[in-house]
Amino acid sequence: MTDQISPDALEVPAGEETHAATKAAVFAAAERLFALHGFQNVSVRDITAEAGVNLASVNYHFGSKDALLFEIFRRRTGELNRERARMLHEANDRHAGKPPVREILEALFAPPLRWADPANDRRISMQFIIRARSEGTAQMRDALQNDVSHLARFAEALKAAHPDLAQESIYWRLHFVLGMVHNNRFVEFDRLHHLSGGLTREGDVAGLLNRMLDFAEAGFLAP
Amino acid sequence: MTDQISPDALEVPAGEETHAATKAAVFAAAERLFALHGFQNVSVRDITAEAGVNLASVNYHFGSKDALLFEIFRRRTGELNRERARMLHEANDRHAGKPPVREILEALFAPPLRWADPANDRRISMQFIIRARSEGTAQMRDALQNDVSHLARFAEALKAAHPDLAQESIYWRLHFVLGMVHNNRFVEFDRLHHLSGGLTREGDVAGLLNRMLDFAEAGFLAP
DNA sequence: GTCTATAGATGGATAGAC
DNA sequence: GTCTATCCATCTATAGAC
Repeated sequence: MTDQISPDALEVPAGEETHAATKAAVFAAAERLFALHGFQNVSVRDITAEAGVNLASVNYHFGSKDALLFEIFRRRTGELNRERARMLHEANDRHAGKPPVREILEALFAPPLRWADPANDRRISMQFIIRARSEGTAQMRDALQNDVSHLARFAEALKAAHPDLAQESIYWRLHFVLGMVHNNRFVEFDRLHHLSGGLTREGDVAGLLNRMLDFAEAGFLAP
Repeated sequence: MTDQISPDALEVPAGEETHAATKAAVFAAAERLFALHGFQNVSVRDITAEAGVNLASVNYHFGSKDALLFEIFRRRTGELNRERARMLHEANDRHAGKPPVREILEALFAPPLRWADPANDRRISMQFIIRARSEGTAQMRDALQNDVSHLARFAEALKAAHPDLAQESIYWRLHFVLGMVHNNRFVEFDRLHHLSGGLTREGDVAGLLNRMLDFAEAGFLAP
């Protein structure tokens, strides 16, 4: 922004905007390739080639391949958890601090499902997050392990909504519904589509949300 | 078995038994390391070192690292699917070909849960299978994609047990319960244990089976 | 800041002796 | 069949020119 536009500008366009553009291009290319092909199957060369930047960019802008991975991971999980927290907060407001099970689950399900919509740019980010859960580095696993404060709020809300259920049952059932969410990967959708002979349509995320809520709500309200 | 025991036998013990022993040692070491650390994070050198055999063994006995991986994958998934099929068959026998939802789900859940028991040697095999679903090679993904005949039998049984539910709902709910199963990874158990403050005990697989059945049965019987 | 060239490490696979 | 030595490809990371 403070750069003077000189006659040389076209030949040496290395200002802040270019800086940010290069970094963003690396970030986007890495997220996309990691989400599609797995973390270990994508090299720094693949990323820089896809981004159209030179090989050294990853190390210059992010320090290392693993640091780049972790930065993508942290940004996307942060965004997703904020969306979930906001929806849970709104549900609290609507129900005087004690929302029903279905609305709590909706706050947990809706953000990742919206992201997974084929029409949504975030689709690739959602696949990245899911992949990070199983293929992530030790650093990511530690972050997931220690960052349970966000889930703790959901557990507390569920306890309040279903006070006659033993606390350990709350946690196990939360584990079950998270399994439902994490199973929404491309390959699993494809397999289901194949198994059902084409009956299941991946594109209908609003319908899928309702299906998941019907199933999970009934499961949570079981004795 | 047909080998003559000669005076040289002790110096040249390269008979069928040694052959099989080396191959089995490689198989076991590979399965264990892959299950614990991921497919791409384990080298042929790691495997042969763990097995106490020489570096060339993997290629001699299995052809390549990927072929070894696939052989483990095929054997274990075959064993698991046969256990499930047998339990489904027994449930059919008990109920004149039309078992209730809960017993169908039990045939789906019980084998992987028994395998996952900390007291069971197969615990590591179960983690291997779960990992293969997300980290597997293209060959494994194709095999998973095309081998749905086993799941198709479960889908048919569920349709018969719940005829008033739309077929597409059967498939989606089958997808949901499979998500529950596949979420039973070491890291997820650890995270849950951390989140619940130690309330959830991983070792109690019989209890977990009942919890999963309570939840999934209610979900399946929802309108 | 960008880019080329390359260091340095590690991986899978194999030839050839035994 | 087993084992050592080695080839060759590939990767991350970095030094140094511009």
